Amino acid sequence: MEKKYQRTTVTSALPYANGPVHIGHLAGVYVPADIYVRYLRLKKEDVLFIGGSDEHGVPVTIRAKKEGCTPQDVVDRYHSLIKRSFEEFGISFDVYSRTTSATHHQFASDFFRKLYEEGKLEEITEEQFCDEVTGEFLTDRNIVGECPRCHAEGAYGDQCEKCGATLSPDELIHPTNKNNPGHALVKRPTKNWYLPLGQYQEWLKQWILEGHKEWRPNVYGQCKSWLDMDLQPRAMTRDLDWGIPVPVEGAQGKVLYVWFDAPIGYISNTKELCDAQPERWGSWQRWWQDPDTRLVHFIGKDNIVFHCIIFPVMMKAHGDYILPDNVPSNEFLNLEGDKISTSRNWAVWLHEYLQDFPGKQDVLRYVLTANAPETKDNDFTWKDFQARNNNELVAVYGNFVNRALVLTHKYFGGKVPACGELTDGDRATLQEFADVKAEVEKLLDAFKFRDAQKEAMNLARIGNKYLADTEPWKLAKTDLGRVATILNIALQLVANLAIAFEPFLPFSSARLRGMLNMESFDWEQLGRTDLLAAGHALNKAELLFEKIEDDAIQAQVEKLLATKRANEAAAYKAHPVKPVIPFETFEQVDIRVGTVLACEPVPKMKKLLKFKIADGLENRTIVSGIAQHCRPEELVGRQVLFVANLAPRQFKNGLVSEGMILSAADADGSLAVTSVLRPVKPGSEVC
RNA sequence: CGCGGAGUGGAGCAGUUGGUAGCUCGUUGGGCUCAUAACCCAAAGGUCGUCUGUUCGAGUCAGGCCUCCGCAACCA
Repeated sequence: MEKKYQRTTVTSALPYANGPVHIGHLAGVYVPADIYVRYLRLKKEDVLFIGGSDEHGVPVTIRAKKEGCTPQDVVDRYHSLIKRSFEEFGISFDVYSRTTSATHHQFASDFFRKLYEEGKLEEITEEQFCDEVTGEFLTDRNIVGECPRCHAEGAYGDQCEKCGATLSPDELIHPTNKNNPGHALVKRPTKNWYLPLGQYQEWLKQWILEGHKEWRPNVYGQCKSWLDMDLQPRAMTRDLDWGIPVPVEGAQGKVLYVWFDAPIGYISNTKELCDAQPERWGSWQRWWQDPDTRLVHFIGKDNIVFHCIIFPVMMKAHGDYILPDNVPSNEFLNLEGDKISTSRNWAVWLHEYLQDFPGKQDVLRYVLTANAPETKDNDFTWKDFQARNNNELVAVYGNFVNRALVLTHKYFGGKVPACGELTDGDRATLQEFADVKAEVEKLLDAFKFRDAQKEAMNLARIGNKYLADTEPWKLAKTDLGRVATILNIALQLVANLAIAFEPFLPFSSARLRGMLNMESFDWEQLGRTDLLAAGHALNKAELLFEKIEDDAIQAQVEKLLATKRANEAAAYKAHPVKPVIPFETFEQVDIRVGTVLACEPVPKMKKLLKFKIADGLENRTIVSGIAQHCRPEELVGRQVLFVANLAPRQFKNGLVSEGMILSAADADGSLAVTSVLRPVKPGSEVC
């Protein structure tokens, strides 16, 4: 955007206080956000960096129930853990608060109340499923039952994960409460308040599709796909007991939708900060309502719709707020080839990293930025972590700094030598690193953090090359004056490195500044060649980075392998037995043994196999969704169990299946076809 | 046939408005020895998922297909 703003409000997605923070969160949101705000601060711009815990929503209540404590206990525990690890990791929030704070409850209530009073919300009463025993209303996803299409158990109210069918809860056979299996469900009317997104559709199209073509392709593309269809009203309240009570008469037992209150948390956290230190921060309105303020949301790709569609509509409906100028969203980071998962404990947890690698915050920051999933999902591996530390931070950056300082101590007693006459080579080198500033700025302004960091690293490469080319250790015997000039230039480069890396590697820059005995620095000095005056005394040189040995990496890999084994062991728990049925009901199912005469894949249907089954009568065709679990040729000639009297079912391509082959579903979701222990006549009944 | 993103040398990634493919690491050979066996130079290695089209010319545009990731349920 061309507009010149006076200040910048930067938000980072509020981590959900239902578990610790892991490297995926860091790579996706917090590290890039932190680099950005440190950069702006270094440029002496007015910037506010907001974080906080998101503490409402259903998962917290489920976890509390499981652990036998209150939801408040759960969020208290994780809020403090998360807050502490962020601090130690150097994520430099100006405020890190929480959505259970009194300020936030009041603020979110007022926000909702204003929309309500001005008629910006639609009141809709609907019949919804409700647990007959506990009386709680259930979301689609918390209703499970038998899939009407593939008859798999455990299909969700919105989708069957076995056959992929899109469902509504009404279609499920024997629906029940996912969290209380066996409870019957009834439909009851319930009233909720909806945000009529459709009314803002044209405005959104104008604002995003016309006004923000510069947004990243993943963000712009997803917004476009939403705006190309008709936006439906979206419920902003829920029938739950954990959350902010809906501040309207007749709304007992209802709370604000967690995605309504969470983004408001950005604002209420600002208010909390500004109220506490008004002389430093001014009024909170300055940061959220002044058109001269630039708003930037750092998020992960799963949050795009909330930050680009719903939250902006909320702010537009309210009327007083500014809108985001950009929403840099990252893709996902995988871990050792598998996607990161809190529930499967497949993650590198920040608080554990800080324990296992004390003082190595910058290493993780560097690796996550170097491999940031800016345009597509990327993979984090410990081997790569080690390689980047040893081959880049240690060998290129740390080593150059060490070389320059050690040489200065050796030949000039630790005092910066005076710069003499420059050679063409010197001038070329100086020019090269003078150009780095503009380049890094350009990249950071465009949210290209990975490239920007690489550019900063180039300074160190320039330095190493410069020393190799000029060979001061040889000249020291013959021409100490020339060595003075070379080392002066090398030291100026080191000072530049400290500045250039400050946003990326703040801990290392602070240490480097200590070694250089520099009081302070700011971004404007970057590229200058007179940062250290002749005669200036340096402090003792220490290693900026240390090698990470194989055993440390091996320990982390072992830890993950142990997790994997534990997951596999714990993964399988037999499902609860279904309700008792009378013998007569069982008798109605005609299960028989059949011999597989032929078995072949179905074109274009990757899950299906077409069987020709000898059943002792006229033979039959059965289509079964097990193509991904067995090889067709291995089944031919084998005997299988099948349901003989199931209503025939027609597939979309015209195939008709006359029965169902019985398979056992294993813990990992794979299927094993059932058979008999000794051959029997085709058509034998199973009883 | 729901939607969005992605598929580039051994690995991880760049490739802006279409003009004989770059970076980091790894590999091989050489140089240097100030430096945390680090640093510097050089070389090898890719028909840019696939097919078809537009064009004088496509990794870059259009269309079909294949594969991976994500999508208003809680997770960047």
